[in-house]
Amino acid sequence: MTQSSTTGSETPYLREIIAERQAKAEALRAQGVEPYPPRTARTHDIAAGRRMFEDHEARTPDSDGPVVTLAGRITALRNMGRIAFVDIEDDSAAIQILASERALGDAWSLLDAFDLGDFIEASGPLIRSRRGEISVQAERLAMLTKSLRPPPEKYHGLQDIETRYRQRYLDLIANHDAKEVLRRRSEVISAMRRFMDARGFLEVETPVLQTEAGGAAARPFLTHLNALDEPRQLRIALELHLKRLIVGGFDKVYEIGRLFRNEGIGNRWNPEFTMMESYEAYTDYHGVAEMVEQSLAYISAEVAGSTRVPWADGEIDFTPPFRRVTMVDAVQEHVGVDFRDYPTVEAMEDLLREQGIGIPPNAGWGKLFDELVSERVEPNLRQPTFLLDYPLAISPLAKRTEYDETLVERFELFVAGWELANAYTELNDPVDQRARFEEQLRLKSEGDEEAEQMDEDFLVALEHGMPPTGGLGMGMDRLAMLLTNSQSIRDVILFPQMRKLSD
RNA sequence: GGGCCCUUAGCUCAGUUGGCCAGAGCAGCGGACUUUUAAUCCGAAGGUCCUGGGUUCGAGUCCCAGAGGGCCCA
Repeated sequence: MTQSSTTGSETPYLREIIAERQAKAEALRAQGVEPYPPRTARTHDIAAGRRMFEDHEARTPDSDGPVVTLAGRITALRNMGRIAFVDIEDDSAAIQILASERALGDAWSLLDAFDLGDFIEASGPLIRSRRGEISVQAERLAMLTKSLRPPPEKYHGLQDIETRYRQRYLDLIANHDAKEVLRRRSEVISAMRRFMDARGFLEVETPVLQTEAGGAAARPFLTHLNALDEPRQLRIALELHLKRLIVGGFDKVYEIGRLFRNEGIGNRWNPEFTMMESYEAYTDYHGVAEMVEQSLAYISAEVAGSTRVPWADGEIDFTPPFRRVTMVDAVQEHVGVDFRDYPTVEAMEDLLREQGIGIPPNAGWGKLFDELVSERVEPNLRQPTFLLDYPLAISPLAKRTEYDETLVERFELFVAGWELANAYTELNDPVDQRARFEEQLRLKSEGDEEAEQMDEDFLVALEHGMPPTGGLGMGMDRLAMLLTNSQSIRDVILFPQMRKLSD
């Protein structure tokens, strides 16, 4: 029962600290006090307690407030011999406990068992201390949870970036800014859900485990389904299943889901990330663009209080309408050519060389074009900008434009120089879709590992008829970054992927 | 994948051209203290200097390799 909780990797000094805390817990048990009781007598959260006292004080100043029982984690302890001040906090607020030997009597000795990080509760009237601090004048104290390990330093917090990610709970305890960023990330997701619901979209859930992960250009994670003894892949997009639902007659569907792409890790990339995809029948990419503007204005106002949000040294303005520019015009503006004059791999390679852009090995035309745009166009798009009408070659799931059969009705929304959203007028001609998949297969056979896979089941669905549809994908992690002024995706993901520690 | 940088006590950080036994603050431990809020004061502790080699009379410091992390680039 009294077995040590240490794992053996601690230094002797840390083991000593843990042993001291365990000894305090045992001392309580010896006095018949349970250091891990199952319940608390808490009457209010701390914020509610503070509000109650402020209301009381406004009505009847200079008198004790109501008697409450508040609970929380000890963040500071100032013991003056016969009187002590204990700061506690819960998720709502912090408050000071004023503990005196006179008011507590025998229970005063309980303070000897208290350490920073413990959860305790205190009962008594709410008062203002001599220095004006709202406090609980403790008439009763109780241990709720004895903590065995010392918390991070109280003034500087937890600075070590690796520890902040690996032991996020310590980051949350020590750094209130980090906690607020992650709370706001949740609010972003929640606001997006409210927006879509209010617009009449049905939230659905589609499979994470898929026989052939499709709907995007990315390398999948591989796994195995034992019950069927078949390989499975983790999804890289939501697209193909959501479109099946449009075929099935759900006219407005969306999913906020985790995607998995077996690719790089970096400031803007985590191998698992959260995407919102929506599909709406009887609209097109112009209708989707309007919805994107409205959603971003709504979400930024909800979570950041304004459609103008601080970003790096400046700000981003999500006030609609956003700038719209066609890909043809954008390349003309920033590169000075009409990219349609460079339809072959050779011509595009020459253009990249002229531009002084490195040529990736055995890249197809699409990859080369993407390189050009990434280098010369995207970094210039700081304020929200819809880039419209992409080359068909890099858009196998989007419908052709009526004015140029080499272009498709597609936009990507760029903010702060990065892609935030991607949308199409969805390709619903099953014959054209089959031809596009066949072209992808050809690219795959030439060594393009990110080429789309043929999805016969999806083609059968399309052959049953999908109405004209506008589809959207929006990166929720990147949106959370923009709305919290976070330069790293790891700051908006609770538990980012890290290399396993070997010891 | 390439380049640069970081790793010292539970936490936050110093540590000189390579030179006694590696320091401080917070936390912890012992003591004082009845209104503090980064409480204060006194005292005693606490180290795999990321790991492994090497150079040297002598390495936290210099060299090589490795681990983990960060930033930039592809």
